[in-house]
Amino acid sequence: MKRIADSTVRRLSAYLRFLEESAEHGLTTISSDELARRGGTTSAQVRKDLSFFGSFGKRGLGYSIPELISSLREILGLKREWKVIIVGAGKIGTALARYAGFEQRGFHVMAVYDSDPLKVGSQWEDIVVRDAESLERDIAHDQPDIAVLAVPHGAAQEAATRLVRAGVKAILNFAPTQLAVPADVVVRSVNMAMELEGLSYALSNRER
Amino acid sequence: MKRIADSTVRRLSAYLRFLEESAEHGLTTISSDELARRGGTTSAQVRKDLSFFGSFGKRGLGYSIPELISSLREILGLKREWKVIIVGAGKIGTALARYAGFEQRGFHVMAVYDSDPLKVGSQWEDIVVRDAESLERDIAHDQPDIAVLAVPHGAAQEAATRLVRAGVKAILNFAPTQLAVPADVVVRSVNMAMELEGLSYALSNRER
DNA sequence: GCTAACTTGTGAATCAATTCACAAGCTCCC
DNA sequence: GGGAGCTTGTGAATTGATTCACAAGTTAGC
Repeated sequence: MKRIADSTVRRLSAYLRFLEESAEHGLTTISSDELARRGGTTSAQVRKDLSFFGSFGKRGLGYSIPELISSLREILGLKREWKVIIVGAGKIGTALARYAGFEQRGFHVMAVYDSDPLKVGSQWEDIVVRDAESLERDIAHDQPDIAVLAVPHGAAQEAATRLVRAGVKAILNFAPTQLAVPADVVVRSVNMAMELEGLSYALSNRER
Repeated sequence: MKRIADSTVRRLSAYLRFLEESAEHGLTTISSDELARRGGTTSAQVRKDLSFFGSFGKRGLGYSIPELISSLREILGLKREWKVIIVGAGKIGTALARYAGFEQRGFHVMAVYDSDPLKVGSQWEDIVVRDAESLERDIAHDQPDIAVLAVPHGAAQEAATRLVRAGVKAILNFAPTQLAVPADVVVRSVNMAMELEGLSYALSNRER
């Protein structure tokens, strides 16, 4: 299959979000135009994005919302549960571990790791903080699909290297660090500093 | 000035991060090639990115690290302090309020808001949770530059509308919601669901 | 002062993403 | 069954981003 751009995948995700909302409101069909309006794009873009994967609509009518939801979930790989571990039980790691959105969307948080002995053993709901020492052993056993990296900058590359060596193929990185990983490992980064600086740039250079 | 792509601004931000680190290690000059290697891009890209704003290097030698840091901070609008408010004192809002990275990088968190009476009045360090009721009044008085939106999906659009009406021109949105705002307001979104689904897609479609 | 070794800055070329524009298909109504 | 009114799916055109490739500076050594 042709390589799909990252921006396309992000939009599919946005469409899915809006479709699910529409379904809750009881709607059953939708046009590319309506989908575009709410996704902040154009109808041609919506149709092109979907056309990479097949043809899901009916000319003259639009898309069946339940069918399109199902197709998008299939495309995005959301028809299965993904096992997630969180590395780092600091402010961000803790907030993420308690964040309901993960489980809701089929991402099961199996464990949280930290190397600070004071944090190891503490617990919220049914998730216990495990000792980072046992990361390799646990990964071999639990086979998590995705690791969320929420450690400080100084510890990020080493933690990533350990995760990769232990067999993790996908990392969601919250550290403000450009990670070096092999080509078969996929990394997505959420970098607060970068987002804030993007806003700073925009505010500084707006036309007046 | 020519419009600069978002991706370019993100890279400038990444260069700045790496330059600061290099400066801490006592280095004084760097080549576009080295900068590219650590930023995950190419030397031509680095030079092109910088060329939009001027010419900062010396042929044959590379870039002076302190000078380039200064220039990038100037370009990104980081030579001043930005006033930030956080809206929503849930898990994410709270974690953000306590996150040291803001202040470190010149983003001063003035206040946190929530509409839950149980949360209003609580305090960490020197930040108190204020009642969301007083948002408009406070904004008129404090003139924050950036609002971080950390409320649930259902409350996001309404909160954004209030912020915009009160005069906020930049929003960092953590809600899984596509916000509708006027053209003169800049929004950056951090959407966990989207990132996770991006990883899910990549894992599902890797070549084997 | 001259040569060798580097490295920048930038037009030109390539590659990628988005938008245009329209034929083709579907539904409804008469 | 036929026409009007929509809306998709998709090549072609356009716009935008990245990479190439090289002239023009700079430094260091002799």
